[in-house]
Parts: sequence; C-alpha cells; structure tokens
Amino acid sequence: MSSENLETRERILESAWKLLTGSQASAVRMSDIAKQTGISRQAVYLHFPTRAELLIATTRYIDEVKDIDERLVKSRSASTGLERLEAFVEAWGNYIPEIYGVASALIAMQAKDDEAGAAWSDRMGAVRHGCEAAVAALERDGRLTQSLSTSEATDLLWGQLSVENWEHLRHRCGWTQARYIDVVQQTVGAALVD
Amino acid sequence: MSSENLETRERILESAWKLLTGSQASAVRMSDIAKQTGISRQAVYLHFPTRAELLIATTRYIDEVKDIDERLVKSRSASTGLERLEAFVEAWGNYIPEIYGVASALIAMQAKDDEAGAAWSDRMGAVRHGCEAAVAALERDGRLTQSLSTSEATDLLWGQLSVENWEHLRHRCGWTQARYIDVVQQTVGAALVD
DNA sequence: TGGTGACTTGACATGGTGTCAAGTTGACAG
DNA sequence: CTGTCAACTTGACACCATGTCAAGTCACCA
Repeated sequence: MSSENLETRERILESAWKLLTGSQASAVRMSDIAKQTGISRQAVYLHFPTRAELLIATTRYIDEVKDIDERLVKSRSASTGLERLEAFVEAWGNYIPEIYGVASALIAMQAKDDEAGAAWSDRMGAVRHGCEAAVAALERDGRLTQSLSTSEATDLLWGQLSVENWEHLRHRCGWTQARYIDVVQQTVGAALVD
Repeated sequence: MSSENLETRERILESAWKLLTGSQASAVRMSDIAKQTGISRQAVYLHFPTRAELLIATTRYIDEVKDIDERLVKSRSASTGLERLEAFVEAWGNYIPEIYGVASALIAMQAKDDEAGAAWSDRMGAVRHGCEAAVAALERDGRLTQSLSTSEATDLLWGQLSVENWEHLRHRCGWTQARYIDVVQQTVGAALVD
C-alpha cells in the first residue's frame, strides 16, 4: 500500500479528498475524516486547526498531486488567442471535476465562515488571472468583441468557468463532461470573439 | 402603519424578508427574525415548523407581493422568439434582486437540508419552464442554433439566468443591474440564436 | 533512565435548531 | 360574569457539530 508510509498529515488529506469526492460533500464531518484516516478526531486537530484550513489544505494538496500548473501551462502555449481561449476552457473545465468535492464544501462554508470565504475567493482569483490572460491574447489578435470591455469579458469568461456553472450543467442537467467542455467553448467563443 | 394590522404570520414573513435582504443572508437566525417581529422565538415555530419552511414561505410571499407572474406574463406577449427571449431575460433578471436574500439563504441550506434543497429545486424548475418556452418560441421562428438541442439550449439559458450567475456578475464583479441584463441578453443571444 | 513527540480518551464550552411543558392574557360565547 | 380557547410567553432541555482542554499511553532516542 502506497499510503502506509505517508505522514499522518498526508493521510488525513487523502482521507478528506476521498470522502469529499463521494456524494454529499458538505456533510463530511471532522469525525468522518478521522475515522477514515484511522485516528482520533482530536488527532486531526493536531494537524489542522479548523475544518476550513483542512479543506483549504486539501485543495492545495489536490493541486499538487494533479499538477494543475502543468495543465494550465500547456494552455499558454497556443499560438492564436482563440486557440488559447479554447485550451484554457478545456484545461480548467477538465480540472473542476477533480476539485469539485472540496470546492462545494468550501462554497457551502463560505456563507458562515469568513476564513473559508476568503480562501475560496483567493483560489478563484487565480482562475480569474487565467481568464484575464486568455482575454488579453484575444485582444492582441484584434478578435475581442467590441461590445465588452476587457474586464467585462474577463468577468464573463470567469463566470462561465465557475464551479457553480459546471455543477449546473453536469449535475443538475446531466450533461457529459465532453459536452460541457464543448458547449462552454462554443458559448464563450460566441460571446467574446469578434 | 400598514404593517400594524397584518396577521402575525405575515409580520414574520415581512421580518424575514427584511433581514434576509440585508447583508449576510445565511447568518439570519430564527431568533433574529423573532426579535425583528417583536415576538418570542417560540412563537415563530407556532407558524413555521422549521427554518427551511419559513424561508420557502418567504419566497412565496415575495412572489405574491412583487407579482412575479404578472412580470412573466408580459414577456410572453412578445411577437418574435428573439423578443420573447430578451423580455424573459429582462423580467427574470430584474426579479432576482428581489429574492436574492432568501435565495442565497436557501442555497446555503440546501447542502445540509434536503427539504430546503427540494424546495429550491422546485422553485428553479419553474424558471426552467420559462426558459423552455422562450427556446420553443425561438425554434418556432427557425432561429434556434443548430449546434444545440432544444433541451441543451434550455439548460444553457437556465444556467445564465441562475441566481449564482447574477451574484457572480453583480456582487463579485460589481456590475450594475442594467449592465448585467444587457450582457446576459447579448450572451444568450449569441449562444442560442441563429 | 528519563524525556519528548505523536497520539488517545474523555470531558466540556459554544451556538444554533427544534421540542416540551407550564404559565399569561385577551376576546368571545353562554 | 364566567369559562374556555387560541395565541403568545418563559424557561428548560435534547441534539449535533466544531473546537478546547487536560491527563494518560506508548515508542523511540539520548
């Protein structure tokens, strides 16, 4: 078993990830994570001061394991703005399923917990930078629509790539992941290009 | 004062509405609503069995007072599919601010409370019907894009008109309401028409 | 041998929801 | 005038999850 030798901290993160990936993410309690890890609830608190910090650490852990940076770097190598936009939608859109469990738990917390809210905003701020870069590439090609300012175009793209929109189309509407990517590329193309 | 003669039940709904419209909607507790109404916390439970039911009753109350039906009826009188689509976006998009407080409290609850989740889904199901009708009108005019099925087009429109997307553009991105309506009409037009 | 760090056990405070039981009060019917 | 009933009050309590605190176990290391 590869997980036998992991430090307790990592085993906790693995457990959290696993449980959060299952259904009903926001119903996952500290005691569930402890049980899954095979340690006491209090031991979890020796590694993470609060539930919010554990969730945040879990997103960072997933980022690392799934190498989100690597995925996004690839989207930056596209030659045209349009290609770059599509590559970015594909890269991020295909990453959402990985973090969805933790993301939804964090989103559910943010209303009551400022720390969780700030952390999630921060996380999403990084996505906005990606959107900004894609919009800038489009503008450089002279293909950004006249009807939106740069920042409006960025905001719009950002919204289309939100976890909430992914959840809506994939879960509430039952779309496949492939169709989701396809249609978002198409929508975003129609809204922003030319 | 018009509210002096209201039955207690209505005064509770008014209080809930008022408090939920203020900031931090999901932080509104039963005791806050009781205090605002000028009655004991237990008295609230004499009228509404759970917090979820109170929130749901509040949305219905707002629907009634703000006459959402009337607003939507108007959008149905448009002659062309495109006009109808735009009228629907305008009608619903301008209604979201009215219910936003209650909506966000309900959305925050739905993760943990099945009853709240079901009620909110039901509510949103009604919006989907409106979307469906707008898409059907577009199709009748032969102006629905080839690249989406009827139900996909409906899902897409539905997502654009979600409370979450409104919150994203208006709150997170700071757009004005007018600009929000404008850009959503434009986006939805580009994605669905022709 | 003795100390240290990681963990366990168990108790407890906090904060919000929802329940229960025993009043109080005012209006209305007989 | 009196009894009753509905609406409301007061106060206590169970529940549940988070987070804290204190004391104890245990393996490893100097």
